[in-house]
Amino acid sequence: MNEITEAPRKVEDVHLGRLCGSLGFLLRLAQISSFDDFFKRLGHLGIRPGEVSVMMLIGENPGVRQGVLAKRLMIKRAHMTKMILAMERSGLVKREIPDDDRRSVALWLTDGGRQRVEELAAPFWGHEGRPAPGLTKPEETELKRLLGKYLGLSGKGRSAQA
Amino acid sequence: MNEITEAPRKVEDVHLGRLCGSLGFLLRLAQISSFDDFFKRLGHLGIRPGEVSVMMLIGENPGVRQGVLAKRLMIKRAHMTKMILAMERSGLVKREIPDDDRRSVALWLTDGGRQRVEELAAPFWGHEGRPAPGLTKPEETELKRLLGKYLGLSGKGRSAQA
DNA sequence: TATTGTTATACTCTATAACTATA
DNA sequence: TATAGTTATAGAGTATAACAATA
Repeated sequence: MNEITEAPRKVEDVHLGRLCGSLGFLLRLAQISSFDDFFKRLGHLGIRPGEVSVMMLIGENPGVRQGVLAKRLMIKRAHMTKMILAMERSGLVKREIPDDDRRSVALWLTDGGRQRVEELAAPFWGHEGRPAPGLTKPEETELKRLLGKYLGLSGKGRSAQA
Repeated sequence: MNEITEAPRKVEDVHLGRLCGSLGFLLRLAQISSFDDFFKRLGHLGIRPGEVSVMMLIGENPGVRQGVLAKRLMIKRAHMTKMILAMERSGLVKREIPDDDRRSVALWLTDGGRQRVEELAAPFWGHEGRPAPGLTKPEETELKRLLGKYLGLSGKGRSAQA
């Protein structure tokens, strides 16, 4: 009755149908795949992608306010508070209430934080520098360009061909 | 001492530095952005991206085994179990122990499940059909093609130019 | 009144391992 | 032994709302 013999037995045989034309679906799988890669290569260092990006952005934008950082990284304010407090406790980040707006919190890397970013930079960019699986170098560059454009980042930062 | 006047006040002024050349960083932001879009447009229907993809893939692959589906969607087996049991309780999915391997579970949509997928298809593909923000149509097609290639999906499914 | 950060709660997803029943 | 699914637990991430201090 149920033609179970038709069912795919291997992952590669699963039909994706129209789903493989869904940008959201592709982005989700690509992101998981990329994070798996990240943890395979850098997991032993005890770092998380989110933490790395927060530290790097504070280093790149000394005195940035917590809320601005949260918006840029699309992290909820409540969650950002916890991350920053944890980093302050670990001596990586310094929080300062600026006089011109005493509701806000300005963020700085401590010496220890700067050192940590230094330590992470080599393995992180070594990981990022490897060719993305399945893509040629020009394809990878184009993929980054398109993602940046999709995100409205064009022209910000330092360019994507790192 | 702290040149706080240099600090960015607006999200657009935050320097991303080398980070905007990181594929993992770009994928993470793009995925969040895409899911925000999804929830803004389809949140009122009470659906989740993960559930939609599971239901659609069972519909596309009747009798698919639970573990195969989990691997294809990069969802952990333990989590897939919970999702499938919840869907069975909601009458959307039927579980069947196949005779040729009584350890495994084969999955089928119920009539209710098929109906649900039908109902979701219109708003879902209507959402996906809209132009991706910031990209021209050819750019969007190319972005999907590159993501599919990165994921090793080329040739699977029905093609990406939906 | 509105905004910034904080706190608290709940829920989703993930990571892990132990367990069962089958192979 | 190894595998498929289940169960349980802990943790990270997210969503939400309420709150205090400040604008």
